[in-house]
Amino acid sequence: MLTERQLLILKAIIDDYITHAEPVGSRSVSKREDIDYSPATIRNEMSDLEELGFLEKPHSSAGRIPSQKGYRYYVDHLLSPKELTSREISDIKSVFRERFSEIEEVIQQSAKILSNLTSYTSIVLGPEVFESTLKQIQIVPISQNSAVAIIVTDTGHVENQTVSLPNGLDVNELEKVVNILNDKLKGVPLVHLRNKLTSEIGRVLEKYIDQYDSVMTLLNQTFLSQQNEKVFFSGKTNILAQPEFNDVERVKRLFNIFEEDALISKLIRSEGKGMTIKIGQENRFEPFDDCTLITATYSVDGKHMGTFGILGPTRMEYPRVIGIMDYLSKDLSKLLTNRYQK
Amino acid sequence: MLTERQLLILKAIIDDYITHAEPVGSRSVSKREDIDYSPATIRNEMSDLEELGFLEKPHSSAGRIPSQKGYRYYVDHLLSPKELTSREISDIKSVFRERFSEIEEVIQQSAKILSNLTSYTSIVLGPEVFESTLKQIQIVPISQNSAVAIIVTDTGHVENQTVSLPNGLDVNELEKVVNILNDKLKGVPLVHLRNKLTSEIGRVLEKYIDQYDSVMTLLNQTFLSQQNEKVFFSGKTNILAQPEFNDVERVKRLFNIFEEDALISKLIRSEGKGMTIKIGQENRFEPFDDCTLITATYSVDGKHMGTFGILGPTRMEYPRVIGIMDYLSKDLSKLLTNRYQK
DNA sequence: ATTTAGCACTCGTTGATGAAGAGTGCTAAC
DNA sequence: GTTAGCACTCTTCATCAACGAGTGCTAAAT
Repeated sequence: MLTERQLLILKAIIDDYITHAEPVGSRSVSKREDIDYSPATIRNEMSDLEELGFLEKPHSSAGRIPSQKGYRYYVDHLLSPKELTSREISDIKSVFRERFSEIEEVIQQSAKILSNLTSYTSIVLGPEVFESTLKQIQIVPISQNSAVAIIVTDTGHVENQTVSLPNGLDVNELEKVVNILNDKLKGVPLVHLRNKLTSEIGRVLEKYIDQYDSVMTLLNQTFLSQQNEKVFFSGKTNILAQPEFNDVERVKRLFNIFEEDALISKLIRSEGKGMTIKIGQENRFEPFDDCTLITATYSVDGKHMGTFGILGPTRMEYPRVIGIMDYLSKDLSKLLTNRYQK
Repeated sequence: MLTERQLLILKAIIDDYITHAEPVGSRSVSKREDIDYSPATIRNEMSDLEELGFLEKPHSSAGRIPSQKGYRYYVDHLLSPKELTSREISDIKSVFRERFSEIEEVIQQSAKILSNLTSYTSIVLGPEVFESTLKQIQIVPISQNSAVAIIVTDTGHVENQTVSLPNGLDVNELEKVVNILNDKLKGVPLVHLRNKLTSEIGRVLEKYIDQYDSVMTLLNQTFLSQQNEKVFFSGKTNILAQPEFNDVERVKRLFNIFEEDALISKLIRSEGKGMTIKIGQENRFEPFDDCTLITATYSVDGKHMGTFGILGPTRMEYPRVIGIMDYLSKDLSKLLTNRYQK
């Protein structure tokens, strides 16, 4: 295990590197107020810490920088989340005080404030629809042969989809269908809609509806509904201010990834509740090898709803960011619960 | 006016610079097959063209590059749109052959194909809602005190908005309101909804509805509907492949602008129909001083619906891009008209 | 009157060289 | 166990010269 002094020095180095982004030398460590050893002593300890894998050298005559293992240790044992300043708290509050017309808007605003406060890039996944249940379904004919199908969930989420209408379908017939659907499907989780359609509703419709086959095709179209969550970014360019991204090639690679919503969604989606911190290669995704991704979740009424994350360099202001993420996670959940609880 | 030979040389230089992105020297011009003069002659002409403002020199011992005026002349007089290759046409066709569930999806796909074909960044404005008319309005209660208001337009566009319900509003009452609205407002252009509400509907509601005041507040909320068009990007990073963006500062500035949807929307929105080409400072927007923005429009049934654009360096492959934009504009309009005509 | 060959000149690019500075690692002294 | 001292390493930065691409001008050729 590490000695008390090693811990002190490791923390000092990481803190310093996090703020200055430059390799830390023995002299500057020994000059810190809380450290009372000569550069030579520090050098010896640094050498040991390097051997243990917590530090590394960019080249032989530079100072040390934290290794991935170093950051991991720092996050797990050394750091304590920083309390938010009253300014930060009031920033968050003031954003949430605005009126929002849609749940997605709240999500987007959260992403924005997160990126503003942290100066990194924030990524927020829209509410995961599949846990919500059907509130109402509506089919509005638009033209001779097309209609818009609208699905409203209990969380106020609205999905809509243009579908093509079977030739010569009677409007009254359509209305009957919609009524039956609303009757039978209210309260059913969205994921089960298709199952339910084939297993139960099919038989009922058969009895009442003339154009059974074409209506079923129509409904299948409707419920094929793409389950893809929306991905919201904010502060994409924030991360460019970090010196580690002073290279166009790097920027290009990163921004290319930003355009792949499905990929991002998969990377961000956290396994469970609470906060996840993935440092460098822990992301198991090569372009993020020198990024840290911190994710947290938000919920409504204790029910998991979605995930939001912060992407920055591994050299991230962990204490502050973790503090903010924690606060925002709770605050956002509170806001949403207030709004959408049953 | 320019002599025949000057035109030939100007075109040669611009063509060369567009493809190679490097100042063009007299020797390389004179080596072209269609030009049969010695470097010295070319040099004299180049000197004249520079004096006339069509060319400029990065520094005294480099070749010439086109000036903004040069590009403008090229676009107006020298260039002929390039026919699409059969490969390009089939690419477009194959994308449009897919099934789309929403009009927005078609728009997004168009943006994607546009950026893919051109290797620049494409920007597409979603359909301009305010010209469409109301097809149906729906208010679905979600919880004790909130509901989702849904507006469907004749073009199949769906807008939804969470509104807070007045305390103790009766569900039947609400239904009555919705029925009246649908009765009175069907076919009214979205822009006029609010007017109509205060001018006519108010009086009608007063007669039938108990909680007149609170219902009016609710409806006002609903129709406050943000008219902001959606902005879709595709291939944001394409433009980074251009050598003129080999500088992180530049990239940062550009991508910052990309995050400002409202700004982009204002820049892109074209004044009228047809194609607009804005070269460099013609954009009247400093960060675009060395970009060219080409916009075209799409329509349904001849009615203007929206705008799409391509952003690239002033050194843009004009003939090809113009050809593609023209084709896509027509094809997209045809597709949408097929789908949403009355 | 054009066109072109020839040549001096300009200016950015590249690569080599060396001094400066930051930091290490080792040894020996405290 | 701690620290002072010092040689050594490696990057950074500025300087300098050689190189080459390209121009502009003059004078000769067509």
